Amino acid sequence: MAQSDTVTRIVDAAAVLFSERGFAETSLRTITSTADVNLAAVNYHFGSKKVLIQAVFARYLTPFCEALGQSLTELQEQHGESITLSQLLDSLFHSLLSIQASGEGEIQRFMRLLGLAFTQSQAHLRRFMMQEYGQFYARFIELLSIAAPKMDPVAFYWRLYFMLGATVFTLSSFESIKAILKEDFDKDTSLHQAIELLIPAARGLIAVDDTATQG
Amino acid sequence: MAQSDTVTRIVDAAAVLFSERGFAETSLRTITSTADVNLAAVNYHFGSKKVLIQAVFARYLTPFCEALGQSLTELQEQHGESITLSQLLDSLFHSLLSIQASGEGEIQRFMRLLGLAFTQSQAHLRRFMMQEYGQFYARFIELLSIAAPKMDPVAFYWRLYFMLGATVFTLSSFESIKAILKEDFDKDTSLHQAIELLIPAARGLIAVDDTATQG
DNA sequence: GTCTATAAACTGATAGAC
DNA sequence: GTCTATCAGTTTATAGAC
Repeated sequence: MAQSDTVTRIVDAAAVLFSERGFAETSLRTITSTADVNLAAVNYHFGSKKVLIQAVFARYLTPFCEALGQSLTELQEQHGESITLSQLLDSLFHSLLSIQASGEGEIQRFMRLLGLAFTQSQAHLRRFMMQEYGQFYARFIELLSIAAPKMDPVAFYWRLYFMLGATVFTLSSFESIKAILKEDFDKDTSLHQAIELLIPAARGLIAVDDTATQG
Repeated sequence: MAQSDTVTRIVDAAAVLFSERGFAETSLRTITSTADVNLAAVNYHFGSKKVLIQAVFARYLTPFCEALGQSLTELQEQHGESITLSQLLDSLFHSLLSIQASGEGEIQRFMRLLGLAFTQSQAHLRRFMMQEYGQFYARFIELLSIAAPKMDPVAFYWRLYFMLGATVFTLSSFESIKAILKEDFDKDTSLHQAIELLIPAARGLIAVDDTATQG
């Protein structure tokens, strides 16, 4: 078995298992036996469990940030400074869809992992992500703040986090929510449909009129 | 040391530690040494770690559901069937505030625990919550579906989950977000302010016009 | 580069003295 | 009701043969 094959098998298995159970709940034994490699292979190829966790995130974040960066560059070339909120949200969520190319359920896995990165205590992971991908984050935020309606920067930031929470939570629980809706209404929702519902909801969140007194 | 004191100390310590580290990452040894009780006390008073986890959730969910139930009853007595969306969301988030009576940061802790209940694999916990508190959930959803604009039930349910995600994610990360805003804009946000921003955002999410083509 | 074997530490849970 | 002591099982990580 070539090295690259073993490394790929480990990262693939770890991505599935981490997203399903969390980091601490997934043992190296479970990962290596699922990947059908030897127990010692993780420490040989990655050095530690922490570095393996970072490698799993890099597998998703690198293609996502590349797709988003390219999409933003195209928007800037075509529209200069006058990029709309909808265009930015379309870029964001379509870049997310580009991840799915590598297989079924990859977006949900990525969102579950992203949620875990916030909720589980993995300081090394947040440090790693900000160091490696912080520039993409900063670039998107700046374009969004230009496109959004003028508002208090504090309110803007809170709405940004409301959007992040709605996205991460619902896409990571996609299978559960889909199953509930299937049982209660006998209707299927595709991931594409969920994202199409999410885009206007996200726009409504960022651009909501908070002076309205409607029911 | 009286029994009730020991039980209280264990639940208090467990709530803090679980919310900060997760369930699997928190050992009974850490809990009992933090609570300054004997290691065997958890298994003596609760029987197992699983039952302790359920007891932690009951401490938050019981007062919250009692406050929400009372608030909904008052709304129904005053307005009958014509309760507005804003009134329901006010009831929901003000019932959440009633938890804070027991101490600083209790809402964030509760939200973190709720997020963990969804993301970590604790099937027994979701079973426990639906069995003990499912009636309150069903009651609120029904009133909300009456108050919300007429829409496809599938879209309604998805928006409900967008709202849950925005709430759980932002309130559980409240201290982090607050710290970022303090550093970037030198502005403080109180929990009350965050919830006041969240209420119109939630209303906008549920009642967003998805036919709009605005930027 | 892969394997077996095992070290060293930690986990939840329990038995039995007080 | 609280304590000490300990069991049986699991964990990450490593040493050394092949």
